[in-house]
Amino acid sequence: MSSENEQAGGGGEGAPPEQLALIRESVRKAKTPRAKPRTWRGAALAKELPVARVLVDKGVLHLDRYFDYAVPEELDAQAQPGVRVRVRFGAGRHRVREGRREGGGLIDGFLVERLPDSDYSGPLAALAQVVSPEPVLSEELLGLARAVADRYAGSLADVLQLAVPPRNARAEQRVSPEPLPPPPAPEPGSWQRYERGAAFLESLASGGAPRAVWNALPGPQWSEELARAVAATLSSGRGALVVLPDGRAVARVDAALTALLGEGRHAVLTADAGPEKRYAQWLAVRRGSARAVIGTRAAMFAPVQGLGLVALWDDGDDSHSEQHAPQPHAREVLLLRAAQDKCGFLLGSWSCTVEAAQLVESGWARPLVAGREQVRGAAPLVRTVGDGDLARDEAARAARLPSLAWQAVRDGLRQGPVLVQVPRRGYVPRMACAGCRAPARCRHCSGPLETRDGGALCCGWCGREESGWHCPECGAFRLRASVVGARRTAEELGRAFPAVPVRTSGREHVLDTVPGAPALVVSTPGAEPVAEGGYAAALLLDGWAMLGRPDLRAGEDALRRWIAAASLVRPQSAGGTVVVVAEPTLRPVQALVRWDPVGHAVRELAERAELGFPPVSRMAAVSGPADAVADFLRTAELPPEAEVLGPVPLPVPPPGRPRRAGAPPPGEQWERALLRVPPGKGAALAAALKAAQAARMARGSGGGSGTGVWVRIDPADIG
DNA sequence: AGCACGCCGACT
DNA sequence: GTCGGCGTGCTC
Repeated sequence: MSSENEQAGGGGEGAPPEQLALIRESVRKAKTPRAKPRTWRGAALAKELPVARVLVDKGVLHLDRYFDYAVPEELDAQAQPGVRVRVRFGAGRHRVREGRREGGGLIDGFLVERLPDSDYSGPLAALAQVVSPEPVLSEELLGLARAVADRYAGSLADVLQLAVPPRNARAEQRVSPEPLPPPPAPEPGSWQRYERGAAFLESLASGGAPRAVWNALPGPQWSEELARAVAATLSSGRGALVVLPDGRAVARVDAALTALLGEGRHAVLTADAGPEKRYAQWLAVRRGSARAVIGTRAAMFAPVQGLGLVALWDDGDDSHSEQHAPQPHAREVLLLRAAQDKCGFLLGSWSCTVEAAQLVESGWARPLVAGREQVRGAAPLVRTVGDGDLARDEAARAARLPSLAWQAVRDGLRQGPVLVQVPRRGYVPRMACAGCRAPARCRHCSGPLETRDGGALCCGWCGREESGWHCPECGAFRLRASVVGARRTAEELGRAFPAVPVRTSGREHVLDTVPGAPALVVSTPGAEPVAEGGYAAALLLDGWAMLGRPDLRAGEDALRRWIAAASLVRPQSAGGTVVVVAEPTLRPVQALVRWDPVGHAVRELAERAELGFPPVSRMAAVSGPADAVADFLRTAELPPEAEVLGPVPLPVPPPGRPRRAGAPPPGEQWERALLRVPPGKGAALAAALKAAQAARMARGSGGGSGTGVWVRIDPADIG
C-alpha cells in the first residue's frame, strides 16, 4: 500500500533544465494513474517488471510505507521479492552531476515486490545494490510484521528488526542440510491424562488446525507433552513453532524433542548464541531444513515453512513481552500468526492468564484440561496460614513463622528437599483496605489509589484526589500499605535447621536442578530449581509482596508463581505439601488451595469486563514531558469511544539507575495518560495513535528523544 | 532524521 | 539587488 504523491518532487527556479523538463512532464502525466517507469538517464532497466517496491529500513513512522525504485538490468536476476537491498534515500538529491543523480545516503531496505510500473509520478531512482540474493522476507513474514505493527501502533521497520536477524555473510554461505522426511505420528503418552488430549494430537497429525488453551497438570511432563504436539504436527508434513519463557525451559523442551525425534529435526533459536550461529539457524529454518523450531520470544517470528502449529508455554511470564519497540507480546504475535496462517494454536501453562481465559470465553480456542481426579492425583496438598498465627516454638518465632509453616518444613526435610519461595526486592506496595485487604480503587475509573508526596490519596490513573475513601467491600475507613521482609525469614530458617544444607537460587545465580536429598532451597519466584523426584514440601512466604504490587495482574501473577513453585512439589499421594503464608480468604489463595487457576482467571476476566479493564477493553499509555503529552492528546484524532484517563505525573526515577524504555530519564518529571477503548475498538485506537505519532514526527518533534512521547499499547504496570 | 526550497530582513 | 535567517515539507 503505497500512498500516491501527486506532486512532482523538487522543482523551482534553481533546478537544472533537464529536471525542469521532467517536472513538467510528470505534472502533465499526473492525470494518468500509472506512469511508465522513468529513471535518470544512463541506466538500462530490467525488461520485465522494472519497478521494485522497497520497504526502507527506518523505524520512523512517517516513512512507514513503500517506495518504488527502478531495477537496473544488471540487478534484474538478483532483485527478487524478499531480498535485502540498498537504495539512495533522502531529499536534496535533485541535482544532476555528470548525468548521474547523487546525494542522499545509502540505506538498507527490503525488496517487497516487483511490478510492471509505478504509481509514483516522478522519476524513479535505481536500486543501488542487492545486498544478498537470500530472500529473507517472505510474503507470510511481511504480512505478520504488518499485522504486528498495526496491532501495536508501531512501524513496520521496527517489527522487521525484531523479525529478521542481521545479515551475516559467513552464515549465508553455509549449506543448510537436507530436510528429513516427516516422522511417524507419536503416541499420545501423558496427553491421555487430558480429556481431549489424544484428540488434539490426532487433529494435528491429520493436518487439522485445532486451537487450545491447555491447563497443564503439575509436574515435569509438560515438556514432553509439548514435544509430542510438535511431533504430531511434523508427522502431518507441516512445521511447528514453540516459544518458551527462558533458556531453562528451552533446554527442557530441546531434551524432550531430541528424546522423541532424535537430532536434526528441530532448530533452537535463542538470543545467547552468537550472531553468526543465530542467523545460520534462522536460515536453516527459512530454507526448510528444520521444520520445527523452539526458542525464546525472538523465535516467535521464525520463518517456519508450512506452519501447522504455534505453541506458547506460560504466557503469564513477563519475559514474553518484547523489550524493543513496539514491544509486542509473544502470545499476541502467535495469535496473529495462527489467524494468518490458519494453523493450530496451543497456549499452555500450569496456571492461566486472563487473556488465555478470554480466548476460551470468546470461543476462539477450546479448553484442554484434565478432570478433577487427575488434578487431585498430580497436585500437592495446599494449606494456608494467615501471617498473624505465629508459632510458639522459639526457633519458629525467630523466623517469624506460623507453626503450620514450621511443621511443614520440618516434616518435609525428613523426606527430601524443601523449597522456600521468597519475594524479590523492589515490589512497590499499594494501598489496601486495612479491614479486608481489598485493593483500594478510584470510584471514578477504578484505577489504583496511591499516596502522593503530600500524603494525599490520589488515583494513579486519572489523578483525581480521594478524600472520603471507604472500602466498598467491608465498609472500613482505614487503609494500609503492604509491607514485606521475608528474605530474612529464610535466613533465619536456615539457621534453625543447621544440619541441612541451604541452597539459594535467584536473579544472579539460578540453579537448574537440585538433588533429591534433604535441603532447604531458597528461591525467588521464577528461579526455582527442579528437584529430582520433586520437592517434599514448599513454603510460599511472599503472599503480601506478591499480592500488594500496584499492578492489575498482582493476583493472577501471585497465583501463577505459587502454582509454578507448587508444580515442582510431589503429589499429595507421595506426601507433597505446600504451605502458603497469606490471607486465606483472598481469591488467589483460595484458587491455589483448590488448584483451580482456570476458575480464577475466568472470575478475574468477568471482573475486568465489569470494570472496563484490559484485556476486555484495550488500553494504551502515552508518556513524556507534560507539554508533549498534552500536545499529543490535543492533536490526536482518537476514536469517539476513546476515554482519556489523566495525565498524571510519573514517579521520577532516582539518578544512577539504568533507564528503561519508555521511562523518564533519571531526575526528569514525566506524565502519563492512559487511553481506553471498548472491545473491538483496539485497532482503531492503534491506528489513531500511529497517525498522531507520525504527524508529530514529521513536524520534527522526534520520537524517543527531545520532545517526543512514548506510545505503548497494552501497557504493563497500570496499577 | 537530514536536507533543500522559499520567503523575509541586513549587506557589499 | 543578493546573501542567508530558519520555518515547512519531502524523501521513490
